[in-house]
Amino acid sequence: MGDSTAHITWSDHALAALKQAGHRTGGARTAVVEQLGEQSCCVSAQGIFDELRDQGAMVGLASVYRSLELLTALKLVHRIDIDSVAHYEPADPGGEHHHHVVCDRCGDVAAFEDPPLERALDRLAGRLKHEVSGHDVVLHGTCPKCSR
Amino acid sequence: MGDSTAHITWSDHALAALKQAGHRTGGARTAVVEQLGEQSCCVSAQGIFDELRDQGAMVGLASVYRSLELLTALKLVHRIDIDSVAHYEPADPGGEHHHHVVCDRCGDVAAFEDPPLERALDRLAGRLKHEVSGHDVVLHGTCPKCSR
DNA sequence: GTCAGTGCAAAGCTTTTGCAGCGCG
DNA sequence: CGCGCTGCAAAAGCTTTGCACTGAC
Repeated sequence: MGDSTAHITWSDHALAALKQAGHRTGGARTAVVEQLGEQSCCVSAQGIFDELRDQGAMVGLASVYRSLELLTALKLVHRIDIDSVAHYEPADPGGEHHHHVVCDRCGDVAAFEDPPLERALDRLAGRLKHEVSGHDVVLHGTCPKCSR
Repeated sequence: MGDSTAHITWSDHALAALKQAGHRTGGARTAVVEQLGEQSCCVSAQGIFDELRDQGAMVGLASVYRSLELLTALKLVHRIDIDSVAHYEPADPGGEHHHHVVCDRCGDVAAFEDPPLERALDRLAGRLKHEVSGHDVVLHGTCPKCSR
């Protein structure tokens, strides 16, 4: 909680972008943004809802979904489908991004970055006839803990 | 378009594998396998169900799901989640596989192959601490038809 | 005061499961 | 002639939507 003014947090960036897009400051949406800002990796809508409720913020699940839908449309968060369940995470304004490995045994999700993979994807995008706007990559496997 | 096949079709391969795994030959499952064999690209369970019904094969939707679940477990079909909906396609016994580009405008799905991408993914898999068993790659964008 | 934002409940979709009957082997 | 396969219907998630109300501007 202590770090304030050194650099702009993602939450502040997102709230400012929402205001600039002509949206009002509502309690539920702000709570969702702040909760997202504290996530290191992807969370499901239900996950955000649970954490907010644990913190005493009584936010409706529908509002969580509506906030995430809006944030995704504004490209402030990135939506990732993991096993047919939508997960969300703050989108880095710098364009940097990572992907995920899912443990098929315990369901744990880990993140990784891989410049060579990004390069291959970028080159591929140029080769296709589609205008590519983004990509989802999810690896499946067994995490070190479950391998034993 | 003539399927002048000197080699075994995927359907035959799959049916043989099912038999060898100790499964009986039921009408519904056979219909699903044959329908899958005629698909060039991925289809949803509902899609298979609809096509079967159009052909007059009265197969229960539950049987379609059960067949696909079994085929996936036997690694005879590959399951891909596209926008939180499961899609299925015959798995090439040769290990060759492709990925998909989804048009966000019209929903159309196209397939592509990209050896450099596979190479990057393979190298990455070796670098991770997880035992990687597979990967899902879905590109999003706008197809040539919708770009105009 | 107006209207975007919100909470609740109900509906919608995809997918899974329970159960009784049929038919393959 | 037993047990696996099937169809139907009901249930179980996840997500969206309708509606009335609240609160930001």
